[in-house]
Amino acid sequence: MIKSLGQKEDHILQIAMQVFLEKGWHGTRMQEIADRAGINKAMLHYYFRSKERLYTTILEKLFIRFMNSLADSFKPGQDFATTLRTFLDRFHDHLLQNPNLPLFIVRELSEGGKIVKRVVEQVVNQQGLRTPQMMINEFKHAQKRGEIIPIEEPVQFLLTVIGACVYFFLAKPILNPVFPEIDFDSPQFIEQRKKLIFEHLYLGIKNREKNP
Amino acid sequence: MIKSLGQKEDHILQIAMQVFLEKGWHGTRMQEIADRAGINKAMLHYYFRSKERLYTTILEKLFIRFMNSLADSFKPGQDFATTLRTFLDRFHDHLLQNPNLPLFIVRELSEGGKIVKRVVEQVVNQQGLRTPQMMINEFKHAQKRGEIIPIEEPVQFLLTVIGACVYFFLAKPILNPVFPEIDFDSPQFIEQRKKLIFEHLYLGIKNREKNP
DNA sequence: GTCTATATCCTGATAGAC
DNA sequence: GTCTATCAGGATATAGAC
Repeated sequence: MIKSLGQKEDHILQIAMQVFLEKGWHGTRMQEIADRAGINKAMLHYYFRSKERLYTTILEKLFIRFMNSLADSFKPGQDFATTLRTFLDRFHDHLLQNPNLPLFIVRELSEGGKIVKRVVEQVVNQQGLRTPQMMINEFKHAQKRGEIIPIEEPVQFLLTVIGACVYFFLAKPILNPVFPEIDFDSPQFIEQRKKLIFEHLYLGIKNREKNP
Repeated sequence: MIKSLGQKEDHILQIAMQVFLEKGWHGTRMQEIADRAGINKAMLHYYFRSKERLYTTILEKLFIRFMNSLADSFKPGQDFATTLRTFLDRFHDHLLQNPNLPLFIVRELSEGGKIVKRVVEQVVNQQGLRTPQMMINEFKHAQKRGEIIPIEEPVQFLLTVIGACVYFFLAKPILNPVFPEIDFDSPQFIEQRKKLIFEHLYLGIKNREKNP
């Protein structure tokens, strides 16, 4: 499925990616992609048969790119604290550069997610979708080394970490009316977020000195 | 805005809510609502002027209902551990009974979220949207009492908690291909999830005995 | 490969008779 | 209040000339 594309196809794909990320599936008009790419609708259909094919191609690219950018977090011989910090760092930085990616993926899911499911299954089958499994493995090793306490189900922890990262980007549009005193777009907030997710999840919030 | 509705209006509203939750704004057809409600499109427009009015009404109902179901978690004189546990419990139970709610809201956001934003702002202005603020207050009190350690920014913790809760329901459709060995639909998994979110966030995962 | 013009379909909304 | 028939607009996709 991953074939090298001509220059022009690639250019269109970049444009289309931007539009889809901004407007989503339904919000995106083939006309707008054509306009922004400096061609017309007919050409768009000439290169990519249909809107769905175009969308699927883009989804696949975005997903794999994201997974790869996370995969760097895992380095052998690294303690789990560092791995977790790096993971949080990468995750937030990637989403900062692709702010609409979470909404984009989730919307797909909400519409039945047929395309996303197909892409995920395909990616899983192709490259084994190593990223989540790598995280789980790191987790088990850290447990054996005694760095962290035993956990019933590592997947639960992973879900919590990812949720903590993703939710902020999903909810950002409605956070301002709820907490008007906070500037959610400031780099400081994001840096604080990386730090505090780590601290809360790794160290907990309980005061162990006063309440043993 | 919240007025008592006739029997028929209410029935239509129930049906429309189901359809919107399933299909989202763009996916929903007025025709389908009419069909399922046993009336025709003209009547639908007769009762509710437009698709947008119908949608807004429903969104408002869903949002307020959810907030109220969470508000019960906060009881004066309760320690923060109990408050957090209750909150996690209520949150998961509500989403179990309304599995499409997270995807529904997020999809709205992903499509520009103009209506969601308006509804949130309206609800905030009307009843002050106490729920998030109550959580923040509980947090500050627990800090003063010494139950938990000082936190730079309580909102960050709240975002992490909510993210940990919501993400699971959002991602469920793609979790199976990634972790085929786990049954994400079992009640046990949800109960485990409530418990472990609490433990990880409240107590942390670091082994303090071996790594002081 | 490129473009114009158009086919085809679908949807929200309404007019108007009963 | 209820229904049928229809309008008006917008979207994807393609036919066909160059």
